[in-house]
Amino acid sequence: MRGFDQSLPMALLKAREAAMSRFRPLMADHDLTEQQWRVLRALAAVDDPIDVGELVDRTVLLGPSLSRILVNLDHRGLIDRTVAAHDQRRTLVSLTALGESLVSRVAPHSEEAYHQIETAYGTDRLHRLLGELSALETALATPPSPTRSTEGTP
Amino acid sequence: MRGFDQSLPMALLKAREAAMSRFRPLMADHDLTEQQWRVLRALAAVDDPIDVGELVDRTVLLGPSLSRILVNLDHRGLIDRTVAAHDQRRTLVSLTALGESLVSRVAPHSEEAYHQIETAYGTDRLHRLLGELSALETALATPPSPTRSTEGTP
DNA sequence: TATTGTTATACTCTATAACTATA
DNA sequence: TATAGTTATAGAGTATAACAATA
Repeated sequence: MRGFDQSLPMALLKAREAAMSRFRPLMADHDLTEQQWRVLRALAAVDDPIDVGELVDRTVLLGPSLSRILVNLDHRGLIDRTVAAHDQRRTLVSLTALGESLVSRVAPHSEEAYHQIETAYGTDRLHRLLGELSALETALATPPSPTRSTEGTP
Repeated sequence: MRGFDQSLPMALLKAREAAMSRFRPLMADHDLTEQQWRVLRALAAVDDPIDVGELVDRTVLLGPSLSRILVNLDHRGLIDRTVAAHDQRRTLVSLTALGESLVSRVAPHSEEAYHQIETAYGTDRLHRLLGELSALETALATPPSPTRSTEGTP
């Protein structure tokens, strides 16, 4: 087996850990977990309310995890949840004014941390890396070619 | 704030999630969590027993998490733990024959998944990406330059 | 009958602190 | 007094299944 250091998941984990160490203190200042912040940022990035299923995709969280996080953020007055008019099974989620205000307060510090990363690693280089990560995701999104041994198994 | 899609932590998370989806089934087949497998792989990658502190660094796990994982793997007969002769505070960890055998059984499937990733994304390209991730980690390992506003705070 | 979202349940990991033993 | 590791504790997320409401 290839070396542990050459493991792609491990390399991605370590890189992410290094990056998150710059952002985690900002979230802690506002009593937000990493996942809660992901939800708030995803909501801040869209203009219109989006449903829970779309949030699942954008935040890379499981449905049950997201459900509980939404309850939490709702209780804190940071988000609104309304039933969609055109399909009453769907829940539309959006930031409240309070939620937007919170994101706005964290944003400049987040931007500063990002700037530090660009300075340390290189702005263009970081941009290229993001492109490669996106390409990797696309390449892996295509399901693996089934091995003959399991093909046709019921 | 920059777009959610251009967030480095998010891009690393999604890429990792895409990669892990190829490996996770292999671990599930042997009732191993992702973290337990990280420990076994880290141990398989070294020739001599290593202490817990070194394992913490190599696996990117917290001490208490690792401690409990080691208890679990010990009970399953996959690892040995012995007190270091030169410093009795240290615990040296190594794979048992059973542990090595388990890693050996998983390895070929892991290698196959890796090969699929290389095929989908490109072998050289993947190699370059690993280099960039390592460089990013190094760049971020240097602590951020302190901002003037917090400098000198007791 | 299928889909959307929530709830139930069991398990694991995270994170911080406190503790034990050794240096 | 400092260090290595474990144990304690609280909290959150993961993962699967089951469920209610709607389509």
